[in-house]
Amino acid sequence: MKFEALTIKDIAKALGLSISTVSKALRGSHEISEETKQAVLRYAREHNYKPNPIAQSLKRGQSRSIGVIVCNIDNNFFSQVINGIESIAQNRGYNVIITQSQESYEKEVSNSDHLSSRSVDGLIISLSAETQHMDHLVKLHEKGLPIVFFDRITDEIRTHRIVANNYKGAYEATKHLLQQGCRRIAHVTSSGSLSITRERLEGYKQALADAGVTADDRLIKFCPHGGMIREETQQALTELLQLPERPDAIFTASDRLSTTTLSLLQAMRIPIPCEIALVGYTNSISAEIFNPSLTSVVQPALEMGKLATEMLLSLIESRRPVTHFEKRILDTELQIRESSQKSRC
Amino acid sequence: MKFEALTIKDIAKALGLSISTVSKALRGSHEISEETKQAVLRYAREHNYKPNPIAQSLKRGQSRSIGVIVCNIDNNFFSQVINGIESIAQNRGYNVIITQSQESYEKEVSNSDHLSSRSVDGLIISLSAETQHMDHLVKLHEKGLPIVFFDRITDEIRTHRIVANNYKGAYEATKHLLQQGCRRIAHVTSSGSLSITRERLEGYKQALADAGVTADDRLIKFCPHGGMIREETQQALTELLQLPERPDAIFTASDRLSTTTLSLLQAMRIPIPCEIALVGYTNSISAEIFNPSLTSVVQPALEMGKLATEMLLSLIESRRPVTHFEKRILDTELQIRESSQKSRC
DNA sequence: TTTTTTTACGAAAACGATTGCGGGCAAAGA
DNA sequence: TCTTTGCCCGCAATCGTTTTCGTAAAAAAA
Repeated sequence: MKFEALTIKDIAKALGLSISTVSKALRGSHEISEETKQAVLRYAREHNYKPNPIAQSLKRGQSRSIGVIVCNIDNNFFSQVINGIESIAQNRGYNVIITQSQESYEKEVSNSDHLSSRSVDGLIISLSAETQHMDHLVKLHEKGLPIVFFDRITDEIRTHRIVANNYKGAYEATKHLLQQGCRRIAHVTSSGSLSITRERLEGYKQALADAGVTADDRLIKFCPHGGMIREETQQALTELLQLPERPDAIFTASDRLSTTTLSLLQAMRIPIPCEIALVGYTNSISAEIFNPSLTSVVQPALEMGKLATEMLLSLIESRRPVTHFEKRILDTELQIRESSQKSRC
Repeated sequence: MKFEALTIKDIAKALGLSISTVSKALRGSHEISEETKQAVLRYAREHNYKPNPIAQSLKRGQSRSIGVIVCNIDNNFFSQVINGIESIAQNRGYNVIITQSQESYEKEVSNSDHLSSRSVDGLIISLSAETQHMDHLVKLHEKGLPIVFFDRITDEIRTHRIVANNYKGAYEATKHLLQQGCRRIAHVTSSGSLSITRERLEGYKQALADAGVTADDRLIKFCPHGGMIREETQQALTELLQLPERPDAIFTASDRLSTTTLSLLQAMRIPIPCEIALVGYTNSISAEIFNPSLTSVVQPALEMGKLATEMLLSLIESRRPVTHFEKRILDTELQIRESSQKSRC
């Protein structure tokens, strides 16, 4: 089953012109008389001619599509980023091909391979939690594929990067908890190999240090799968609660970790914030109706997606090799809600 | 900036063969001697040859990509469906191009036009809330573009459709509320033009009828934008609460409506479920940590995405025109939580 | 009128892959 | 020795566009 569409050749035949004349007329070439142009344009309009994008791609050597690799679409942060990507790409005439790594290194490799062989013109990627080395991306980048990183970035590849200010976001979240009187603040975070994990950890530690609170490594728990596996988070929490001195607050470093932690604490019937205060990174639009409503570090996801796309398109459409790369750092917002307000206890 | 990939021509030159021989060898044609085949295959493997999919598309007249139109990716139901679509498409070698209608008819038309201008082999779509007529889709369908509908479907186009059992889902939700002792059950739903709205309304009404409760039209509120506009829902709730006899329960018919309603009721400090019980359609993974945890009608979103994709691919890959179309109806699940349990009041 | 310049268009070669068909060549049969 | 039969392989057309280059005719300059 296929459907035959009008081609440039049909127009040529219908109007008694040559293929090249029609092509030029459609593209408004000055070589074609105004008269002929109008005739062609009119015919094309009336018969709803649409150039075959595949033929154009082949000819031009580019596909006008960009690939996206995120760990999981079913997550408000990433779906909002994609929203941003889509909005820019759409009105610049690019298609967006989305793939998910599900936090798996293997899937990330196969997705990037697949996308590049499907000849996308560029790639926007946020690394998977498992990813330790970048060979697969380095290879593509060296071949000339434009890449833009966001959120979980690397500095092994010289290109544009766009991130939220993870350090500051974590610093403020931790500081907020300290201001609430918390002193044993646990940090539940993703894989230690991720840039976001390191930066947020830094911010957390610095806030503690600035408040004269000594950090306790037992209060820091890594979840290598970033909360995709509930048991992993469960295990982390159990360990935290079995410490001789229980934490009086938890700061979770990702969307999934935050909701899972909240859910687990609820299941364990631990009063939030009275026994344990909670602040989490999340872009969930429902954070305010959580029980309790969740104090959140919110990332400008839409904006990040838009920026990443603009940067990628500037790379793709640049005539000369780009040598100057930017790292854009956007501010997060701390939305204070019930889950952290010890004062109400 | 582009990167040159190895072509069939390069292989031919390197091995002193003709282009056609190489092509045939790669495709395992019987016309080519075993010896030559091995040589070509080995060279291709060693130099990581990947056929240019664009050239193949042009030749074959298909792109091996499918288009998806949903109203909004930033919504657990749709992101889960997409998850399903992606998983099937991926391992059948198809790319997925996702677009969002944002519940706008205009955007839906432009998206479908854009996708269909021969860049996709088929379309999976859930109609926007604004969509009243199908001309844009009928046109494409008549031209031969395979289309599969899911969730918000139409019967103006003869093709495969896949939906949850909306009637039954709504019936059970309403019945559950009735069993909790509720008698004035309001129904807050989307645009009346959507199939899901009509079916869920039916189920709701029938459950009332079966319980001998007379329906009250004042208790039924339509939100033409499906909750995308908070004020719309706000307005509906305000009207409900100003009725001489207030509702003692609300049944919301979509993801966004459910969370918005919960949020608004909270803001108005109306105790749930004691004053008003709440049951909502939602696929939010966080429904259990809402305040109160939300009794939900959950749709098999992942499954729906998978099925829709399998059906679409069968249409695309069918050799002869398909004349028999299916409407698959999947069961929903009622997850009972606090928001509806009057017994605990 | 002759020569030069414009104008307006067409022929053809790409882009990378697929495929029907024709033909060279060796082995086998006459 | 000459013809026949396969086996392998290359030629060339094709998918729909874009683009370079060549060239007739018309217009301008001589």
